[in-house]
Amino acid sequence: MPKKLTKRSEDYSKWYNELVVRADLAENSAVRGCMIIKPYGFAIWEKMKEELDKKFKATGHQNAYFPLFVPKSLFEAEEKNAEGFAKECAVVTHYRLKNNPDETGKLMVDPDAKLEEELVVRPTSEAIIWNTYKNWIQSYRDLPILINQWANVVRWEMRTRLFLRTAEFLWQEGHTAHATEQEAQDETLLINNLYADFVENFMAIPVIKGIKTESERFAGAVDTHCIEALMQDGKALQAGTSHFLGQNFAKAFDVKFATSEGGLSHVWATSWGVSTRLMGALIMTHSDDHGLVLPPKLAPIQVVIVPIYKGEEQLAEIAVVAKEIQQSLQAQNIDVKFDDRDNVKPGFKFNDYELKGVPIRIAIGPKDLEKDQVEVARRDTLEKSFIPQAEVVNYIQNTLDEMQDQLFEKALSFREEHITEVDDFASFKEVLEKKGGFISAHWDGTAATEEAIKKETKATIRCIPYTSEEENGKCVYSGEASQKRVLFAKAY
RNA sequence: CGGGGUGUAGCGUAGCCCGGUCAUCGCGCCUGCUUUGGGAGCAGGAGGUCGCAGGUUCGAAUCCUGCCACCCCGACCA
Repeated sequence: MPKKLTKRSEDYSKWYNELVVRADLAENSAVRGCMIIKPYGFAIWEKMKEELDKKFKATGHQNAYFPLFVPKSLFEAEEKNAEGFAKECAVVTHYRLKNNPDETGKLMVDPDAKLEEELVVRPTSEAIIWNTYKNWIQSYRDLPILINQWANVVRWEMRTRLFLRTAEFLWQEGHTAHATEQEAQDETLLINNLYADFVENFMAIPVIKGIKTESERFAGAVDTHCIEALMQDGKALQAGTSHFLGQNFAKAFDVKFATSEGGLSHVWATSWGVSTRLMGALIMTHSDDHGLVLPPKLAPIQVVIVPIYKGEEQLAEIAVVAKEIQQSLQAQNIDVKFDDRDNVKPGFKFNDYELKGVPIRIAIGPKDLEKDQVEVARRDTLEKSFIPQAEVVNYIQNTLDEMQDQLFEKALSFREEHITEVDDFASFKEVLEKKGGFISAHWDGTAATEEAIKKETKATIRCIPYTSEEENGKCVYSGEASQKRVLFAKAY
């Protein structure tokens, strides 16, 4: 965990809040547990959206939009789903306010404007979407339906945490309908792999792909696939999920189709999503004492040029070179900002862009003009070097690529060092306490054991990794026979 | 909802135990000059219902009662 920030605050959430504010990404709003995402933070989110959208479309998905409100009767149709989310639903009961006769200037809910049926503010959209799909699907020719929506959802959590668990959050949710079980299974896997690819290659955050145990499964799903990341403080974060829903929702909403063989069958479904929580993962994976560190691929500003000058004339001279460099970088599709603000000093700008995680900073001063060079500083290593102007474009292209790779490699080796194989419960507790991270251990497959371990250690089974190999072992808690290791960790 | 804590300027805070020039300090903001190769310096200035409502008192940021909000820990969770 970065030191400078721990000095100010002992526990991680404070550090985290502080960092987020310092990094100018978001702040808490006046609305309980919600967040205001500032422009710079939102630019990062938009970069992520753009890249994900590309991937969804490349795999045949389309965007659509469904209502924010879900009539309660629809919401309760799929029992397990309803039960799972019931405790955290915001509900609209009235549609009008009126002047309060007892207090001038104040408003009150108009009791005459009570809705006949309450509207649930979507905590997720399966219900309203499946109610719609019912009308869209008659024949196998209507399948598959591969739809994604970008939306906000509301989950009235007891406790909220900036980015990680806000009452309202932004996400994308995919909802697909298929003719066969195999096709839906394939889709579930396709998306989980797509998420892993996105998070690892675009955000430079290594993840472990796996399947959730029954108790951690999405309410209403048959199987929940997930990607799990490890944060710098040794806690795990679920970064994305992809659910195989079986025929649960098709049955609940009576979605049948005429098969090509002339029969009638319920459709098979998946749903999947990633949220603004990914920005939390980004911050907690790469940040250091100087603030945010952004992988070049998702940095809204990839290169910033800071002039160092005395007087307008000197600035004008520097600006010529700066703009030349800016243009040739832009020609290579690199986002470059030339910050010629005159009201703050260079030192201030240096710190400001470090805080914001801009990958590369170029400084140009009179000394550099004399030598036909510029100073180039890397955000990740904080190293500075002088590069001849003629070589700048090439150098920066290479450095951006290198930084993207190195950030991933650094996070990956941290994670690899923090996966510990454990075969007895005493060392399980010790590793969890002293080292943190993932613990790879045998588990007897029962919910009771899972629950007992959680109670005793606060660690949960994050997933059963795809790569977990068959081996004979004994459950770390009960001593019963086990064929596979699973990953435990304390999680956000 | 259980346990703990906090509320004083845009932000962070001192003062509260022991009531009386106590509204403190830092950051930020505004004006001017000087500065500009790592968060500028000096001088001046603006900004506060001390969370809200009662009560005690000659007098309350300070004591009492009630309420509200927020934070942390637990249950819940993308």
